[in-house]
Amino acid sequence: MNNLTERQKTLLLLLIKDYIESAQPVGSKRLAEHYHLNFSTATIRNEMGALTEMGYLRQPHTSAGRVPTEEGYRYFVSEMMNKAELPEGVQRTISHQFHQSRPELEQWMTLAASILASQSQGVSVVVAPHVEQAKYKHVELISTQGRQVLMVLVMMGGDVRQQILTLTEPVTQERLSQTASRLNTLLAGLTVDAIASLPTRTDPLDQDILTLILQDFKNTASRTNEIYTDGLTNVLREPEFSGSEEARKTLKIFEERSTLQDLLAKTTTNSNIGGLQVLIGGEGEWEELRQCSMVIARYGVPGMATGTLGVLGPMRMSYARTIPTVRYVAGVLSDLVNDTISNENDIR
Amino acid sequence: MNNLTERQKTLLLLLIKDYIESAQPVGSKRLAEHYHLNFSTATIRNEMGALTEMGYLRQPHTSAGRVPTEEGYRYFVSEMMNKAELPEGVQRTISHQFHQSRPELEQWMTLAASILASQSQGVSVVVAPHVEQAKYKHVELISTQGRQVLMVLVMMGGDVRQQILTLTEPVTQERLSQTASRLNTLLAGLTVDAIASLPTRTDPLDQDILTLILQDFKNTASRTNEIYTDGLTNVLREPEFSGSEEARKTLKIFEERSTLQDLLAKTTTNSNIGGLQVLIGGEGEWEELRQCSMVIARYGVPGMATGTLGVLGPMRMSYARTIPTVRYVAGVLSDLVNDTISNENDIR
DNA sequence: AGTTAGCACTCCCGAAACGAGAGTGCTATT
DNA sequence: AATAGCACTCTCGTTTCGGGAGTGCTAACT
Repeated sequence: MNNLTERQKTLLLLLIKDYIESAQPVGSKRLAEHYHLNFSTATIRNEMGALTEMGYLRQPHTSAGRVPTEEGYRYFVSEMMNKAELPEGVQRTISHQFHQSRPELEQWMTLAASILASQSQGVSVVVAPHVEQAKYKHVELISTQGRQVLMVLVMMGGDVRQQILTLTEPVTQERLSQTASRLNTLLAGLTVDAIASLPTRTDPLDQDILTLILQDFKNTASRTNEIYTDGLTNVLREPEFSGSEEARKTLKIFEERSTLQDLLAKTTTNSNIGGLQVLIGGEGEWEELRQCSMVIARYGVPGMATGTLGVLGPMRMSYARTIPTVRYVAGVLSDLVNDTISNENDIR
Repeated sequence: MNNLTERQKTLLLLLIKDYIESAQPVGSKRLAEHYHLNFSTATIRNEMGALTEMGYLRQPHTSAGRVPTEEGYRYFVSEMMNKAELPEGVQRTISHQFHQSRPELEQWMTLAASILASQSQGVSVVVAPHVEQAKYKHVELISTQGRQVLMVLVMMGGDVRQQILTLTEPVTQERLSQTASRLNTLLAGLTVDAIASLPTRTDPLDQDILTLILQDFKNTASRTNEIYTDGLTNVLREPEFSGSEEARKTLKIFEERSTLQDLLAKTTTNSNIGGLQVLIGGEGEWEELRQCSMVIARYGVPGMATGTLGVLGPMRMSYARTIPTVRYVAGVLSDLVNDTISNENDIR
């Protein structure tokens, strides 16, 4: 497959780079004079002919410049994947921002989304880390109004969920506290499976709450509102989305979230922490993304808590900028998650 | 000001209605044959001339049809404001949706945003109710990891806030619980002012937490993430936003939220529960909204807990649809908030 | 006096025509 | 094998132009 001569290779990479910047079909002349090459336009034309033959380039019409095909982008990306580094200065800035933010997951998520969007000029998506084999830590039951009770469930790792329950009859705060305290000693440190296999409690309130806690554990995977996003308006800047219908379809993905979820779920499974995945043109699977690319990474601690994050942009996006940014931010988040988890373990 | 003849009035209203539907300048001929009027195009032309003179209409250029001015829209809106009613069926559907959703504020907010957006085909904004003169109910302190503590603050009325604190040194869960319990008896039912005027506590931890609680009370107004929104992509459907730059500016308002906040804050102050406000063309104040209109309402229980909600659309939006929808949803939410609050008072 | 028909005039808008420019592939030459 | 030259193709922005819609005015009509 990699049967390109050195010259073809540099030519291909240069052309794509140029197209990414200019958003316009690149011709032999432009290429020759923009980057002073030591061979002539005619030679370039020949080579471009070959590259077109091989499926890396395409001409919108006879006698226009060349434009990369999806295949071309793939080559480009695989070529730069391991080379691209984020400038030291930018790295420091980003790291700094994270470390001086308040140490809350929500802060980290919005910050990550914001940084990804502004650095890449694309739309960012950050999915909060999902704790695998979540362990119970603590529950609080607070009577709020009549039969309604606020349940705050704290997981090991700092994950917190709250939920309002409506009981069949009013219960005093005192009884609630007793139930909470009993459950706290009973369940401390247990996983879903362990909790599920416990014998039924005699106290009916205890049992009810236990069931609810269990449900909450299981719901963990389908939490849809934990997706953070930023930079939506960036797509409107790109010329390929100036036709508003195209833009609408793309933005809709982020409003509905179901496609997005599907997408992230599928890619999540193939990819490891530290490894990036680049989807180009929807990879034939997602009609809505035919014009787009996504750079996706997982972050977190495998087996403990992992999440996904990424950037969506036009197929013509600046991979040279986006790839290292996504990688770096994923790294920082991984560290933060890791710290959070190991702290937890140290102290308990 | 209201010196329009009956005929001018019907003509003006018809023209605006037609323009809202067609998005194109309306001429005398179109008006005459579309709605079978018993006077001729020439008469219509005369009247339109007069209406233009008076500032209600405008022609994009000589010899095009007429288009409403902001003044025209204002007249139109004030005219229909009290007439427009939501069809019974739609009312029932909406009400039904609310009552079968889970009784959580978050659910209500997203549901309201979704309904507003889909009914009005505009962008919806819903700001969670802000409890005025919030009263303390309960605090929980839960050690999560080392020096980090999760503080859950529950207000009367069911408002819940959580925050992660980092203490200067680790504290046992037991001591935290004692502090919480002391504060709970001390502060029960108090308002900000009452809490602020308490003498300093002797226990330093108690005092620290007290200060934090107070801060949290005060922050109440500036919570930015309690804004729910939906239907962003709807603006891209409108012809006036087909130029992507216009669309971008408008959508940016919803991403940044600061303008939005400003806007809602200003209008909030002039308006009463039950009364709608319609901002047309940004009312000279907001450059970004020059092309837009907003229909805004407050909801909730005055003096207790109130919020804001509204719809943004092109100036050409379907007021006949949007106004009653906003009013109705505001009403339903008011009822829900009211129920929540009075429940609270009954039982305690 | 208010309403209407007729008419000349203005201006937008889409279609067609056109020329410049950019790019290509091929061939002959170095 | 690389390059210069050349004829050819196709797009795109501009210009031209006529149709159409709509207006305002005037004169006639009720």
